[in-house]
This record gives sequence, C-alpha cells and structure tokens, in this order.
Amino acid sequence: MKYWLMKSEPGEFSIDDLKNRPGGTDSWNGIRNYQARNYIREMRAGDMAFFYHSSCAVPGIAGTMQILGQARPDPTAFDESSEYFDAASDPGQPRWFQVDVKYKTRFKQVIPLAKLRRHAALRGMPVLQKGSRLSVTPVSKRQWDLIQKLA
DNA sequence: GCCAACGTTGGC
DNA sequence: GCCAACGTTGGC
Repeated sequence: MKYWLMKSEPGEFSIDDLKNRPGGTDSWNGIRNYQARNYIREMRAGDMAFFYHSSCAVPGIAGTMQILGQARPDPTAFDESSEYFDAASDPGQPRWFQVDVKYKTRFKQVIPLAKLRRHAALRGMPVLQKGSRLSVTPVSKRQWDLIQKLA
C-alpha cells in the first residue's frame, strides 16, 4: 500500500466538493502531465492520498482520501466539449488516465505549506521543492504518519 | 537532437 | 499581479 499527495485548486474542486459527491467518491481526471500520469498508473485500490489545496489563500493539505481502484482512461481527453480535451490522444491508445477516489477525512484546519516547511523530516517532499508543479507525487509512510500527527 | 519561445503552474 | 520554474512545441 502506497501514499500519495494530489493537488487541486479549491476554486475548481475542493475537498468539500469531493465530500459532497454521492458516496464521497469521484474520478480524479484532467491530469495532463506525463510524470503525474505515470504516478496515477502506479496507484492501487487501498492506497491513501492527501488532498492538497493549491493556488489559494492558504495552500496546504486539507485532508485525506482513498484510492478505489487502478487507473483507467480519462474520458475527458476525448470529449471535445471538455476543457481537458486532447485532440492528439488516440482513443485506441489512451494517453491520459484517471483514478476513482473516496473522501476520508477533512482536517479541522488546512495544514499550511508554511507549516510543512518547518519540519526537517518533510524536506524531501516534492511539494516543498521550489518550483515544483507536479500535481501527483508519492509520500513516504514516515511523512504520511508525521503529517497525520500535525493534523 | 538542440534550444528558443511560449504557455502554465503556483507561491508569494 | 508578479515572476520563477517547469513542460511542451516546433524550427532548424
């Protein structure tokens, strides 16, 4: 079982939006970066992920969710009306993938990026690296446990 | 294959 | 709103 961190702009899709979906579940789609795509494809049912709020007043980790199954082709890549449409993606050989996720917990307060930075044990996290834009990144068990304690 | 130009991300 | 960092595109 692995741990992950997944970014979303709360103005687009927040942890409360996920919580309010039927069953607290939704498909995490729209990933259009190869490295993030590759991580998505490593995911397995039962993996856990942090829900990270980016590009907002207080960027940071807002809560947790569970990965429900393995990645499958992202249908928005073939939907011309979608903002995520990719004309270069061949339906016969899908380029982009999504995973189904389920809301688990919402922290009382978002753990701000600034607070995460103060912990030496978290220094290796990609989300803390300057200029890091990767929207899906692995988290070690040690990092996961520490962040749970901070929450 | 190189690399400049461009578009996007995302913290501040 | 600014701008640094990064990924992608496309001419050569």
